[in-house]
Amino acid sequence: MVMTMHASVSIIFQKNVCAIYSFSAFLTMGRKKIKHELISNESVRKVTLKKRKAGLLKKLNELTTLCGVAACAIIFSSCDTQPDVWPSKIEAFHVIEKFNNLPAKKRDKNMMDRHVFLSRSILQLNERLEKQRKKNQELEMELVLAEHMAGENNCDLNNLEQLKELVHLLQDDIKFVTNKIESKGFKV
Amino acid sequence: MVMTMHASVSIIFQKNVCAIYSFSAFLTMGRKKIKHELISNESVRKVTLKKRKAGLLKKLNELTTLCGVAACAIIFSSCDTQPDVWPSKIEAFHVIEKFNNLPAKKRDKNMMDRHVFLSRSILQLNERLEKQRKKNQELEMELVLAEHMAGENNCDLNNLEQLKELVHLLQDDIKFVTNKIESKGFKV
DNA sequence: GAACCTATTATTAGCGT
DNA sequence: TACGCTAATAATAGGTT
Repeated sequence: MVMTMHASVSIIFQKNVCAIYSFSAFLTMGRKKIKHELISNESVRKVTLKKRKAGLLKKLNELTTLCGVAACAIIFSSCDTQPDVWPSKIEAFHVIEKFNNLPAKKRDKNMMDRHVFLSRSILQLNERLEKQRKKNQELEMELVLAEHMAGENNCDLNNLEQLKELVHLLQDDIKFVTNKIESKGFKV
Repeated sequence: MVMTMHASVSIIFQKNVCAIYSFSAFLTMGRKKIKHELISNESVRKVTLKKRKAGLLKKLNELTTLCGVAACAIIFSSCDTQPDVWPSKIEAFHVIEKFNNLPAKKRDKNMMDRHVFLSRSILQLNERLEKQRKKNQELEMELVLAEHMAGENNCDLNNLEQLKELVHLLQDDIKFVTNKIESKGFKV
């Protein structure tokens, strides 16, 4: 099957200007410089997309946290399947909504009025909850990994040998941690 | 590299587990490490935003060219002015349109979530927040496990109670995996 | 503030398995 | 195919002008 690589990335911020980065005809990071043009080899292109997409999302995550801006990324892996949305669909919709409503800002103003109407304690709770939700988003992504490693993901763990290996890994981990505790003079 | 590993993020894309990126509580690039949290100093925050936004857009530009994907960025300079759109408004709207044309079910559900979220009472918010916190605690323990099993963490395991809990988690995991194997009619 | 500087880590291209 | 490795440049935090 031919893998047609259709993906679109939409990164939407809430505010501010962007500095312009000069870019050269060659990208020289990594083992070898590559031309700043479409990678002709399909498999190489796919690998590069995967790596750089991950890098981009990491940067996006850092940016939003460090600078306190709302942002989202929508990545269409293919035409038929659902896009990956970061950090959450709710936030993505929120940002897009803001974008769409920019000329007529009545809706935003309404929301502001609403917030003004709410008491201070509600606002504080809201902020805390938003933070929690954001953190959960990150953790939930991580949980996929955790579940996978813990054997709760049945996609790839049907392989018996993998399961057995996992048991051994876990046993090794127990040994390691137990030793660490006992080295401090405690007992498990 | 300074290893202040606090969590690892696995970015899950459409079809398979993709790049697994380490994600530290500290970002150690540059002259000094900074916490992975909102930059409190406003001017520093602004400078960082500008720099990192530029870096992000450069990465986005490279990604689209190298991998042949459509992408856009929309940056709101302020509430009153029009946003900067990269690379073109047409493409930005195209991506958003695609996103908006997702199956109505999921979109409506998300919007409902947001509506419900916004109209919660104080008590309901509190309740939800408590739940989130509890869940976060569990997830964070899972994170420790994931990190440890990935062999990437050797810094944060000094806390004895954490270690003990980790042992219990590991034992539970062994039980789980063992059961899974035995349920297939094999013996460990 | 913006533009430049630079020590220091982060990202990643190609390869090996 | 996907993941781990690593040489080698890129990104960037804090400082200077």
